[in-house]
Amino acid sequence: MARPPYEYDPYYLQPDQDRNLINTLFVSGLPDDVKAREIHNLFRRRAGFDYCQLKYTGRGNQEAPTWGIGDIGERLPMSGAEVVAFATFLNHQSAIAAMHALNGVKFDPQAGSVLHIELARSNSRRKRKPGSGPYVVIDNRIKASANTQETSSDDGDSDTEEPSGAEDADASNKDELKTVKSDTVQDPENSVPAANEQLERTIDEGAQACSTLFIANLGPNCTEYELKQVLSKYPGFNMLKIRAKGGMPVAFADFEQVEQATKVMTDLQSSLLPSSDRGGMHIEYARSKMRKP
DNA sequence: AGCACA
Repeated sequence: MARPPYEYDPYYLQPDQDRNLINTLFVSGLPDDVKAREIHNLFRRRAGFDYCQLKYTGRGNQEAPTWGIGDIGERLPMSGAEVVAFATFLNHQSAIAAMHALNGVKFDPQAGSVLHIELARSNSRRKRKPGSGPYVVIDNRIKASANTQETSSDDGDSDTEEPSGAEDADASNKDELKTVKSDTVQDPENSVPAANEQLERTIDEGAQACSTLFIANLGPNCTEYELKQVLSKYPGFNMLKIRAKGGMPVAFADFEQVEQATKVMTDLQSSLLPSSDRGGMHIEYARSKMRKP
C-alpha cells in the first residue's frame, strides 16, 4: 500500500505548478474616484488573495468607452481616465473562486457601478520588497490632468509590472509617464470611514464572517471522517456535520473563533480531498453559526 | 450554485 505520504495531508494554498495558469483578475467597472484601499478591501477577505494594484490608464475622455452600459442596462460613469484594477491570488483556483464571488456585484450603490471581473491576460509580477504595501497604484494618466490623491513620494521602484488587461486597453501609451507608488501600509480596518461601511455591506452581503464554515463541491464519496482529518489540524476546530442535500454532500464546520474559521477557509479554499471528483472544495462562511449541541 | 442542526 505505497501511496504518497502527502496524499492525505491538507492541501495548502500553494503556487500553481503550471506558471501559465492565470492567477490575476482584471477588474473594471470601477468608479473613477475609487481608492486603492477600496480595491484591497474588496478582495482582502477572499481566500488565497495576495495583493492588488489599481491602475489609471492614460486614455481618457475622447476614446470610446470599452463599456458604457452595465450588465443590467445601467449607465456606468465614464469620465476622465479609466481606472482598472488587478487582483493577484496565490493560485488559479482561488482567483477563479473570487471572480465568481465578486463579478457583477454592485461596487458603488450610489453611482450604480457594477464590477466586471475576468481573468487577466497575464499574471502580475511584483518584486517582493520588504515594506511594500498590500496594494499598489499605477498612474498612467497624462500629467496635466489634475492629480487627485495618492500623491506619496515615488520611491523609484520601476520593477512593478502590470499585467495586461483582458481588453488590451493600454497597449498605446507604454512607458510614458509611468509612476508606481507603494502606499504606506496603514491598517485599513481602522482607517475606513463611513463611506466604506456601505461598500463592505454591499460586497459582503451573504458572506458575513461567521465561525461556522459552509463547505461545498465535495465528491459524492466524501466522508465526515476524511474531512475531519483535515479540519482537526486547525486550532479552534469544534465539530463537523455532513449533510447530503439532494445528492451531493455539503458540510458545516464549526470553529471557536471567526478568525480561526477564516484561516481554514483561506488555507483550504479550492483544495482537493482524496474523494474529490469535481475540483476543489468551495468554502464560504455559513449563513448562521452552528447551533450548540 | 448548493446553507442544516433545533
